[in-house]
Amino acid sequence: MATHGARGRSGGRPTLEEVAARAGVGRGTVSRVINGSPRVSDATRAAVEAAVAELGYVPNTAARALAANRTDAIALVVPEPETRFFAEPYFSDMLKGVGAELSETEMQLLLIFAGSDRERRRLAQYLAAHRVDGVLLVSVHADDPLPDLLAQLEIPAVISGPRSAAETLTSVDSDNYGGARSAVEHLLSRGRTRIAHITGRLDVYGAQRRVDGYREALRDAGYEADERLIEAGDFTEEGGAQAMKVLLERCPDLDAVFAASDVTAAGARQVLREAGRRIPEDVALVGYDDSAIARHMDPPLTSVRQPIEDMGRRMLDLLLAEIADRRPAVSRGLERPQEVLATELVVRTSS
Amino acid sequence: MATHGARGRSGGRPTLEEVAARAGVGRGTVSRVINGSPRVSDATRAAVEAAVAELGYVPNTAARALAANRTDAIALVVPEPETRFFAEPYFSDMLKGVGAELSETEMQLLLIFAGSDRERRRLAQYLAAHRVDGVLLVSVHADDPLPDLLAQLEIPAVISGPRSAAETLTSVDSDNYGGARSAVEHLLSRGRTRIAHITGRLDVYGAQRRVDGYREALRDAGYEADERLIEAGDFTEEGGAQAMKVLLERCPDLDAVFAASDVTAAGARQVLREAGRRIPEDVALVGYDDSAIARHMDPPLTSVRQPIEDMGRRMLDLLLAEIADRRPAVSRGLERPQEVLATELVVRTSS
DNA sequence: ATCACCTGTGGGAGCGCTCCCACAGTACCT
DNA sequence: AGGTACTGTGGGAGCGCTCCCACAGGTGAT
Repeated sequence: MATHGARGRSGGRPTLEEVAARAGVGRGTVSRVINGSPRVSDATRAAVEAAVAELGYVPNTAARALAANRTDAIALVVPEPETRFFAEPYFSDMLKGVGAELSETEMQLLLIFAGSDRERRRLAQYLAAHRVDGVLLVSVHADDPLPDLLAQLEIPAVISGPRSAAETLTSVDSDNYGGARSAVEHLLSRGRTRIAHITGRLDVYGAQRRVDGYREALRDAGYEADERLIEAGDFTEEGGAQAMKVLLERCPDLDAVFAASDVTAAGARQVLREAGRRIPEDVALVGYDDSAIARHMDPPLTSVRQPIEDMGRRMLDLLLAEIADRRPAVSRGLERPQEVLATELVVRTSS
Repeated sequence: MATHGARGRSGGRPTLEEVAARAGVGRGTVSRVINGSPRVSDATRAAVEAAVAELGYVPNTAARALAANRTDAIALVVPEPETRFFAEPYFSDMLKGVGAELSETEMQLLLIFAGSDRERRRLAQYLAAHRVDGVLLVSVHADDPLPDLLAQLEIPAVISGPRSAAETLTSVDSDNYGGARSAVEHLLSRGRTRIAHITGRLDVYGAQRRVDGYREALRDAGYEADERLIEAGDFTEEGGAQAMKVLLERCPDLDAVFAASDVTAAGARQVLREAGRRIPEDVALVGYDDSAIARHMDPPLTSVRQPIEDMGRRMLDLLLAEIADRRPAVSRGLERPQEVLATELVVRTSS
């Protein structure tokens, strides 16, 4: 029979010990029930669960973390200023995937920006203090020391894209090479031959792979590479606009643009319009990410869809597995998995 | 003399005890130095600091939280789905302000979405477990039980806008009434007389206050209220478009629209354009928030600027004060402050 | 000289858990 | 009958801190 509102004699929150007393069992047994150990009889478990409910018992996380040497928290680290995080749908989609998957567990997510030097120092402190069980690292640049710091501290980590072909950490990525190929092949099939490419930040490996895909698709179709059709962007709208200006100046005869992101394409579109080029009649435009702005753009933008939410989910799965593995057998020299998810070209009216 | 890389005999991280041994002092003294107590001689402090540096000591937060009964973490709770969080600049600006202020301290920020029932249950658990020292609550609806839960658990909290005129929790808000007045007075000064209003979610107190400001500005200018010129929106773009359609249908003679948010205004603009109304020639448009989209809109949108980042900063200040106060003297019946920050009308070409 | 009262310091107790060893009880073999 | 091997349970030890009491040694009043 439940005693309503039975808590709070001493004013504080109930402890394991109090639950044990109430249920007429030992501390260890309550702990076993709380943690779902199978080595508890059904009768005892029921009694403990009743006591927990009556007292409104909630475990003290600090005590648990101290005793068990874990935190039940993971960090999503974004090595960018907050501004970019909010400006680019990539990050929010990623967060959505991770969040969805995480809500299945008891783990807690910390969102950490490491854009400035100061923030990075804080993060290093934070990691040194082992305040998280694992780290998800998104959008890592080639020369970022963070992954190595993580490895050195032996903190489980998964990154959203390898830093190079020789990545040692676990990573989940989409098929940047294949995605770029499909975009270019699509433009070729539409009869375009002077196809320009506005790249992403080239210190991001994925951006390089997109350039590779662009180049090889053209080469395989029998076109000699024209390096003047390639201009570096940085995934931002301003960068896209800037690059588009340069390209129009340098190659006025271009008839298509493959941009390394949708926001880049948005910047390019603006410049194309100002230059009086019609989309897609004069210049076909293809973006990357298939984010919300691709659908809302005028005209709607053909784009390479990456399953970003799925990537987030998968990253979390791999991280949790790594955390769980670590616990018993200290990191056996298993090869780290490098997962690659397929992309899909979504054709709209801009091409 | 510093011994380089002096850590890690036992493989684990150094503890207070080890630092104490190294510095030749007691545990308590090291604790005092770490926590900045003044009751330590300069010589001792220097010795301890040297030992800390040599060993690379970082305090164990879990142990500290357990012993001191605090967590050094606060939560920013957003009672909305993540989607809205990312869609509305209001939230990200708020986060920016809070983040900036927080980086001055040792506190850690948790971003918690409580849009779905499931998320809310998780949050309740979380709060019951006292895993944060305080809570910042943004965008609270009138009937939200969260503030009362917080009060019941005696967790310090600050909300971003009062739930009603009789709010009991500490709050920081901008002057919604005055902001709305200034928008309407501006439109009146431009010679507009048939001024419509697309409201925000009316279960948000601030949205009601904007309606009040709108009504009273008109009344004070000698216009009788025409309720048909008011249509409810919900702060979203779709809501704005929907409301605009209704208004155009009902009052084709309107010559100005005051929208309760910039995104609402964006939705309205779309509908106005489709209906062939020119902005500002036929219909003047004023938004609220002065967010990035106001500047980028075509034509640039006149908008009421709220100092959202400042609000975030101020909320954090008040919360930290409340947390600090609570510690020694258990909540003396101090009246809770209700801060109101001024708004400013930013005139652009849409009006 | 005695007392009061500072400052600076050491270290015991205890925060609420998890881990693990010990052990009672039962079951099934020899 | 004794051995072996389970299952379920209780409770000690200890995680790394903070809090606070005790106390040494100095300083200045009486």
